[in-house]
Amino acid sequence: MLTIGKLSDAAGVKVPTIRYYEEIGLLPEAERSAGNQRLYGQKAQERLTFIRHARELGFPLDAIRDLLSLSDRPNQSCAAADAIASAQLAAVEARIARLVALKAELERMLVQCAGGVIADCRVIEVLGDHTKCHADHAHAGHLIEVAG
Amino acid sequence: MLTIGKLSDAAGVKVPTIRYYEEIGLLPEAERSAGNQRLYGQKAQERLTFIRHARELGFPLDAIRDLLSLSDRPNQSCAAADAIASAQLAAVEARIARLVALKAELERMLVQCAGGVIADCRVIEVLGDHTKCHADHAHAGHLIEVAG
DNA sequence: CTTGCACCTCTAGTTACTAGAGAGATTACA
DNA sequence: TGTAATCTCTCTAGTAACTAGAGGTGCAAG
Repeated sequence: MLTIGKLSDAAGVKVPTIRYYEEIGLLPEAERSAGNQRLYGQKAQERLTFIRHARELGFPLDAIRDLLSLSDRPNQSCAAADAIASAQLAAVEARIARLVALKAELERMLVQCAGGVIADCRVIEVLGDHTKCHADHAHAGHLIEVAG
Repeated sequence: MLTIGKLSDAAGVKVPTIRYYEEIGLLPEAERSAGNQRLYGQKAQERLTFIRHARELGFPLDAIRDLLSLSDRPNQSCAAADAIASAQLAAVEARIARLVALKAELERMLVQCAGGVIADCRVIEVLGDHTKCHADHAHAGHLIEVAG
């Protein structure tokens, strides 16, 4: 049986994060020692490793919750898991496209800002000038998250 | 003078977001009409457009705050703005690399998950199997944000 | 046996917003 | 001019996915 710190090292997930996962029900409530400390076995470690891998692949916790409940019923069709992963793939592709455009714009800004004074700085100008705006107003995005 | 809704349309930033930006000091406190409604002029619109573009390029609000304070003092060297943009470019490149690897992994999972049963599902298996773990434990990333 | 690290719970903070309630302001049309 | 529809106002609370800190207890090594 591992204490939370050992589990943390073994799975590569920080201690407070493990407690947080328990709190939101991603991990079951841990057994406790006589002194009220959490104790974990093999299964908990596997489940946590699963979660970490999925997080690293950018799956949101809700999707992970779904995947975990799927893996608890291994005789069903793979289709649901496939759908979750496909959705994730699409999201990742969209993010990549967005970031590549973004990179080009930043490079353009930097090339044109060659040691001048702020009044002439393209970094400031590109961001402020509406006529150089290529973005889609109507669908201006809100923020998403991604494993870094 | 624009009311907040017109400004929202003009700049492509939602009304509550504009109020939020005012609250956190990214936008100055707006003038008010006799009936206490916010009124905005050309300058506010430019500033908000600047903020939107910077957000779309992935700058966090803190960096935008810095950029704005730079653009408020236009006779200084461009170096600081350049540094912010450079840092941002490096971050973007790192995110792209990360996402491309991630995409490959997701595609691999999906190709191998061809309509079977969950017990054989690569999506589940890859996430759960530690031996297939390529990630760097020690530096397992926390989450960052990115304009979507 | 005591020192010191690991663990406990709890609250609050983070980022960048979004949603909703309940009330007042403005505008458009009849 | 009236009134209905649409803004706008403030305020609180919620979102994701944690992180940080306070104040207190357990446990293992020297």
